[in-house]
Amino acid sequence: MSILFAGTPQNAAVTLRELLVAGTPISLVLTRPDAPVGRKAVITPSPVAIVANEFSIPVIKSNIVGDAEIKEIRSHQIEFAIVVALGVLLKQDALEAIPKGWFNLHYSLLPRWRGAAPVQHALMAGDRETGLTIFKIDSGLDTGPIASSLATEVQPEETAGELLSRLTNLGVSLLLETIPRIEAGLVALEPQATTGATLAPKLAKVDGKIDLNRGSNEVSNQVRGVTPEPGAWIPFGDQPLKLISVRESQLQLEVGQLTNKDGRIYVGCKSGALELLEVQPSGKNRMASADWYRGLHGKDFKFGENV
RNA sequence: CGCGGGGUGGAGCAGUUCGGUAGCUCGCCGGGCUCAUAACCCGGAGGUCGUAGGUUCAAAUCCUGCCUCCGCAA
Repeated sequence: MSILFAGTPQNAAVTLRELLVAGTPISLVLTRPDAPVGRKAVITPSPVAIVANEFSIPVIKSNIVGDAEIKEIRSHQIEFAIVVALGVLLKQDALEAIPKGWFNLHYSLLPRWRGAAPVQHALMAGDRETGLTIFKIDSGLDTGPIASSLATEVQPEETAGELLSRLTNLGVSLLLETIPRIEAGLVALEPQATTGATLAPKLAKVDGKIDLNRGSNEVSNQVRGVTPEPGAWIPFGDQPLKLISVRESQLQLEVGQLTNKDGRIYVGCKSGALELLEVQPSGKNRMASADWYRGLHGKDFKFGENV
């Protein structure tokens, strides 16, 4: 058996490592090219490329899977491919280049949340349950027939980062259980349900801008959904104030009103309030919100004014 | 050389414009008050002001280099 692993970011790298440690016969890795990282734009290999390198597995770095890449994949006698957050679209001829096909581990219960950011969208929508789906990739966007899936309950204060990390671990188990069945030709591919499909497009910075003119439950869902990427923030003066962690509260305040109550910092929503636990002002490290509030010297501040 | 902000007792900040004894709100330690408290009162410890030079009678403050943290943009 010879498997191609395709993926790019950190959670894909974790998955790759766990699969390799478990003895999965991965003989080729496909990932996106080295890209600039951070303020200094240092050209850095993707996390997946780094793990592949550690295990001395050959790597194809490309943003497209075209003729050259297909030729190289063919030369490795690949039986099937496992895809985890690759960030590259596969065309028909690429899909056909591998005998048993490409299988994608997707971080939602398809057909709900098709697209690049399923974990974030599930939290923002307030889903109580989400999960994982392994499906055979077809020409659509996350529309292929399902090989296996696993549901999990969303924890009350879980952020997208925490949930993704949890799903990554669950995903490794699901892959370890599903891969042998794919190899043996024992997977029963079930078409996705024809109803309940939703899209989960990639999030941008503006999606992290918090609108306090909504209920505290919705605001809290949004914050958790965009944490840590792209990050929740509120305009504060002419700079963003990042919200690192928050908690929903039933305290009633005017919308945008900032208050210190018994050492806890609250900001009013349309109904209820948001307790700020950790914030990060522009140009500063993250800090406990009480520390940040202290630095305001008791000024009576209200978000939404003064912007 | 993409744009910008910061580094001042343990925390968050002020003071820098215009050089002249290190300040505020907290925390910590001790004492007091109280049935009691994260409340209140009194006292105390703790800082070579990121770093290296320069200017000056005198530098947190002005000049130069460097280190370092961060926001925006990619």
